[in-house]
Amino acid sequence: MTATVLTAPHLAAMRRLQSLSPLDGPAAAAIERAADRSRRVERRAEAFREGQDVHGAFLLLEGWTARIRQLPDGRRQLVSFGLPGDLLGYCQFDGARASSTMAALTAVTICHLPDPALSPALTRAFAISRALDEAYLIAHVTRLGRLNAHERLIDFLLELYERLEPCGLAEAGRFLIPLTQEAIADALGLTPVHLNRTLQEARRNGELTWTGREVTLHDPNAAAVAVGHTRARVCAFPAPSGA
Amino acid sequence: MTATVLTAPHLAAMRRLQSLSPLDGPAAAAIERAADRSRRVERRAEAFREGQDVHGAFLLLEGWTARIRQLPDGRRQLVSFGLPGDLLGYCQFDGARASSTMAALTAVTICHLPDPALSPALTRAFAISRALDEAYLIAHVTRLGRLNAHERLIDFLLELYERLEPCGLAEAGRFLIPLTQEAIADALGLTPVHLNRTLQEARRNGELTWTGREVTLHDPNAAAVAVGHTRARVCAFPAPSGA
DNA sequence: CGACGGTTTGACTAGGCTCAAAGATCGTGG
DNA sequence: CCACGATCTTTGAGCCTAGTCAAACCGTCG
Repeated sequence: MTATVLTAPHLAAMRRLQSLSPLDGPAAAAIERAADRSRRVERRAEAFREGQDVHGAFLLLEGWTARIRQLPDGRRQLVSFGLPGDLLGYCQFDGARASSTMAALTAVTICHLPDPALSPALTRAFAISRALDEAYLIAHVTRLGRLNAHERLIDFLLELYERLEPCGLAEAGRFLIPLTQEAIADALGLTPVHLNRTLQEARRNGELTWTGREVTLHDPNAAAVAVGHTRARVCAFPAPSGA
Repeated sequence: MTATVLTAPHLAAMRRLQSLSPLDGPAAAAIERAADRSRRVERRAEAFREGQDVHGAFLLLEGWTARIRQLPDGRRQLVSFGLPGDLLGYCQFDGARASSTMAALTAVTICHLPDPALSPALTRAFAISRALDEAYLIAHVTRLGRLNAHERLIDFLLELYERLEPCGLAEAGRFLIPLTQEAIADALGLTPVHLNRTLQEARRNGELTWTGREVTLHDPNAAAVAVGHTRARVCAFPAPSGA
């Protein structure tokens, strides 16, 4: 991996969309154009709040976001994650309101979503992206409903890995994870303490390495079998890489 | 309640769609026409299976369906429910594959989904319906991740109540629930045994009555406050009834 | 150095799970 | 109309996973 290459901030997003549906000239140009007028959002900022009107849709170019549900008594649930190339706030009707708060987990770069009508390839890529969002939600429901702490952790890391791969942000089971253990616990419906113990056990078992912000799953395929993880798949053709 | 009135099987669905976006003439006509060629699916049948191609979208006219995720070792998760007026398998791109199995929980009547292009009102109603589906998934994630057994149960029943109300299938906290305790347990990520105990406690507390297939939430508003439940809301205008 | 955000540890508790069996309920057919 | 089987609900006893509370540790940034 050539780590020091200067990459345009929208490259990962571009690669991800490309992997959903091959982008034709107009599609690629539209994204380039949109990315030129990108906006920076700092860590912990909220893009929009639950119940607020949604003002236009965005494309996430860099960084991680999360949908967060907060209960009256302070309990928190991270409902879903936005990774580079994901669509944020993409609603197809007027007067839409956010059903959860969207927060930046890291510093984030976003741009306005190009009009899908500009290219059939874009229309298709966006539709597939939405379907994937739903598939990830479904996977998360199953994770929280029926997996134990260890299974939740591994299944979750596998999902992140599989989502970062098409962006070029993960390779050989290794990727950067900018999440605190507390955030992961809030995503997995566990307490930070218990998540920490679960993590340590996974390390002791040799399933993964976790140094600073970098995770390595030593054998993603074996791990997937072990916890019954299946890769999200919403489309018959273009086969996801590695399928 | 006039219990013996003969109602057309698609009336509940019609009412629900109407509540999402006022239907104009062409929209209502299109639904009537589609409903004329309805199809019956018996209990326990599967409309489509995880990983299969999705062949067209359907409108659920009568009965309940569920998306079911089954783990290799037999654990089951009911991911979401389809109630009258809900859209099933509505994907907006070719080659879509189901990300979970859709099963009929009761005998079910469905019809093909009219082409949304027939009317802007239809387009809008379908888009809102999709957004609601997502909101229900988000609510379910939060339920499973951060609520305890009692809260899960009440929060879940409140959601069903609020969804059945616009169909005219619920009133004054009362509705028919065609689910076994096992199914509810599989939805709420609990064991049937524990769900049963939780239910009994709720009855003893006077929170609800459960006779045969009929549930009554004695005070939905109070219950909502008690468990921190908030009604799903994806659109600024037409205000949902009771808001 | 001290403060801060994050991770790790320990000791104890409790909510929910397991296994197993007994009771209800309901549809069906004799 | 009752008997039967299947399905669903209820109960009991013991266990275990994950939660709670509290404190120590660690790195890093000012």
